[in-house]
Amino acid sequence: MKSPTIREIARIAECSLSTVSKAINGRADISESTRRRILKIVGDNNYTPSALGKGLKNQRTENIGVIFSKEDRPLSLNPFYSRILEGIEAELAINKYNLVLCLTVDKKTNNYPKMIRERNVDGVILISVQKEAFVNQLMDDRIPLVLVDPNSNYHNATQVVIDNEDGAFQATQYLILKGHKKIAFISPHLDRDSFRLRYAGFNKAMTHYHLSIDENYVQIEGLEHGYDQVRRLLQLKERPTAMFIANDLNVMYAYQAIRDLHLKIPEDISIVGFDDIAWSKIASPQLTTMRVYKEEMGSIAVRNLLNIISNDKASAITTILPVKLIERNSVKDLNE
Amino acid sequence: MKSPTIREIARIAECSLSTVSKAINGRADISESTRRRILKIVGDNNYTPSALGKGLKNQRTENIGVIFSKEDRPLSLNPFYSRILEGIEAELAINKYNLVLCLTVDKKTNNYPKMIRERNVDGVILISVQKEAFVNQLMDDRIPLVLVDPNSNYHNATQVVIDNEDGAFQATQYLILKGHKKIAFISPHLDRDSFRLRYAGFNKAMTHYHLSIDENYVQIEGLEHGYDQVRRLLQLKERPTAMFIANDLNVMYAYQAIRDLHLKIPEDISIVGFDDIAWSKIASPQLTTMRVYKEEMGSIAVRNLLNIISNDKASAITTILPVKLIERNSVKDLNE
DNA sequence: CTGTTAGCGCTTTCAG
DNA sequence: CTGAAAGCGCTAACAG
Repeated sequence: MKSPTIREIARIAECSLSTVSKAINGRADISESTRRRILKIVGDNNYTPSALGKGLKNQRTENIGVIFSKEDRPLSLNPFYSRILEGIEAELAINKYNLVLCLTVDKKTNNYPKMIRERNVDGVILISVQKEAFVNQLMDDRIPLVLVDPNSNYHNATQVVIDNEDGAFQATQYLILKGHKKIAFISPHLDRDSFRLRYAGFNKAMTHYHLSIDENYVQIEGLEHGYDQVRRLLQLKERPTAMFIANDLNVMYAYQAIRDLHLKIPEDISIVGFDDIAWSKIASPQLTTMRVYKEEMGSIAVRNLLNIISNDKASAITTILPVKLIERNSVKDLNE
Repeated sequence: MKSPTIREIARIAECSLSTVSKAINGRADISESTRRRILKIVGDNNYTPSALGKGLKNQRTENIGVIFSKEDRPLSLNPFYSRILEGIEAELAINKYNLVLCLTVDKKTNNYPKMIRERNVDGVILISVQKEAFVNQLMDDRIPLVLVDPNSNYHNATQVVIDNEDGAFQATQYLILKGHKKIAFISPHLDRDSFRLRYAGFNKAMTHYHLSIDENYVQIEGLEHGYDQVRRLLQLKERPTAMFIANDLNVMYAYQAIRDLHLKIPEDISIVGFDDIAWSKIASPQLTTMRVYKEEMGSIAVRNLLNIISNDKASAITTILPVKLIERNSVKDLNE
């Protein structure tokens, strides 16, 4: 773990510390010949400036914090957020930043995780639902941040969100154009913006095509109850011919419930999901769903954050990512 | 982002920097009254020592690196490794360490990720398959490390592994005791210790019960080919009555292939998996599989690593975690 | 018990 | 173009 310090390099090169520093940092006030000579020595000795020394001097850690909220789901790293995390990591690596991961926000200790309290990050990316007080405090403390898929809209914060409403509209419209009229809407609780907007998109599409919504067809009780939701739905006297399920994770439960009822997809019931997680493509039948560009959400979040960090007065922007319908085999065409 | 430094606290408390430091760090050579007085001021001003200053002085970053290998799978953060990561994160948080995540090991730049080159971590946890040269270099450089579920056995490195062979034995034995004789083995490539050992356990069980292994029943071509593997298997003239699939992710493909062949689980084919990922419980039918204590692997890795860090001469230990058969509904009892 | 001082590894004025 | 010196925030010897 011991590796040379700038002092040893200077000793070997028989020059001062500052000269070595200049060579490393590409400063102009150094002759080309000494730079090359020093860089050679640096390479030979495998020297890299210590993050601690550099950081202390520059007041920059080159670390970015990524904070997930545990309350969100039992599984904080579900397939959806994992992909976002991968996008973040890749983009940070490109920009030579480290990723400091935090899955569990401590209730005590000022509510700030260690990495923030000790100023070990230059900024943070907040994923999904976060306590409002927490976000506000961060903003008060002027900590550069960007929100990804937040629970609700924070004005004057930089955010990366999905075009949930449009996506839901597209999904619902797709079912309608396939001849479906009795369409159910299934979703986790609507306490999050994402799902509220997906519900809004569903409503908008139904209204737009002059279709009425049977209130029994709207099930918004949360992911855990996905199985029961669907079961109940399909045992209704007059059951829907299609379901728009606002979350592919939920669809996994739905598939199971349907199978246990000995019904077939899409013959007996059509389904469109949302998110396009890895499972959706290998499900049987493969799920028609709205693709969300998860890695891209992550990389955009990073680029925006680094921009805020380097450009103090950058204004808060909200990036809305479009989604795309991926047609697979879970929807029956009633027009045929 | 600006927060007080120890200097400002000292000024407010009208004392020296060292006195503040002593108060914070619970040193003995300070009177109880001044300690309380200073701690009060520290609290009021919301002061926490900077990680950079502290780290530079103490030569401790209180950061731990966690390195995944991208080459492993297209998805580096699959459900199995996500859980391990969660276990690591939780244990690090308890011990007041930060987690620095690295998913992409850079081919260039000395092969070391930034966090290691710049000495921004006190040690690293390496998950899954890693290039041997990389691991050896880390060991040469005396960087504290522990390997979790490594590709092959590193003597004199601390490791956390699963009892793969025993688990596979149990799984196979379970099928045998349920009356199955024609049992297939399906697995990703055997280039990893995990799967090699699972294969060994399968063989051992078959041999132990004097069952012969049909070589057509052994399919070890990799995860991506799971679908085709199973399809081929089930179209054999004499098809197996059961399969031991060394990986639940693989089982997902198997389920699909079976369904597409209009066969039923477990009536037509019984399956036992390995890993017990979240999907296994909600699959239809629910999958009988070997449970691996993933979070625990993570927390043990952390505890061992911190031990190595604080106790320089700690010897390399290998922790072998037992697995447990979780009986669900994917196996038919042929004895009935 | 308290404070002064040196120094962790680095960058950056500022003289020379 | 080079180097001496100061200082980023903190802790620990060591005097007092």
